[in-house]
Amino acid sequence: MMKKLSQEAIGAWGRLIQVQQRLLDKVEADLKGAGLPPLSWYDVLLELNRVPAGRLRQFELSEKVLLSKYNLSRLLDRLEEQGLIGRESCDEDRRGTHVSITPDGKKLLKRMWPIYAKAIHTHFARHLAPEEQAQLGALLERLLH
Amino acid sequence: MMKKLSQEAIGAWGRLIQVQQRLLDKVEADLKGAGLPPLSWYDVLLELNRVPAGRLRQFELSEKVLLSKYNLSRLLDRLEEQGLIGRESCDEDRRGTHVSITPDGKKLLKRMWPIYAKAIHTHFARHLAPEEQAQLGALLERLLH
DNA sequence: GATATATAGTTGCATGTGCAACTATATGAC
DNA sequence: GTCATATAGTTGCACATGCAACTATATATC
Repeated sequence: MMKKLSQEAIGAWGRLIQVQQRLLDKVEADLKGAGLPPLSWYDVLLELNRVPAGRLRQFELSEKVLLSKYNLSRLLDRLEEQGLIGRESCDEDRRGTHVSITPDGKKLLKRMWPIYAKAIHTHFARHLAPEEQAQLGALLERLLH
Repeated sequence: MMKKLSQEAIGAWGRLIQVQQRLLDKVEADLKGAGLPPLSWYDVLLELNRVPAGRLRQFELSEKVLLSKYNLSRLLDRLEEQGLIGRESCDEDRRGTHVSITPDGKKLLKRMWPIYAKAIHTHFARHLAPEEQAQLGALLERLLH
């Protein structure tokens, strides 16, 4: 039952936490600096935009963006208030809601991407060679099971 | 000036965000499940315990744990309230504060480690071979500049 | 088809976080 | 020395988040 952790494991774990925290802070700062909303808004809009129908059930969205249902519920309140998404009640399950992206939502997505992409480049991508990026991606993939 | 991002880069970035978020959620849940305080408490106590003097200036601590000064200020309020750290005013710079870990702080650190270590093992380390852990650690290291 | 249980989503309340303003001391220019 | 500016740390206020309780509907058991 005793789990022995190697130094490598502890080191890699620590760096994972630290690097991600640091990079995320920087990216969020870049977005804010450009007068844009936080990454969580982008994530939600992106997931909605990704699916052909342009809409998802709230609980599906919740899984994709790793947000608890109550948190998502309130994030959607804010997005709806800004006219970026719409909520329509769902016929096949009358407890549920369909969340759909609006034209304004798509516009915001397009407006955010260049800033976001540049931030990913400067804070992340440019520090790794292409094959290192692939390697990192593969390792992280393993950790998603 | 145009920054072209490869698919590898975007993929690796996305996974980095997602994996870290997911793992951190699980580890925090394990700690909470064992009736223990959040990881941020552990981080602060660990950094204090790491240095020989057992104490640090608040701004030094702030850099190490990646917390803004006001956030750290209030986190320290909570830790002090629980008797886990002490604050002493600083002679060489009278604006400043020395933060030191107390015996109770050290005890908590010891009590948290087994749970934390087990969480790191089950959610992270056991999914990677030792050389993969080393590889991941090295890649992440590069991203710290 | 009535009852129990599970799931979708929202909300009140307590807690945590970000921002800007504030106090107090230190440092640099003159 | 005096003044301007920078730094250490705290605090008020607004906003975001976690938790538990809640409403409403669906599903499963009998």
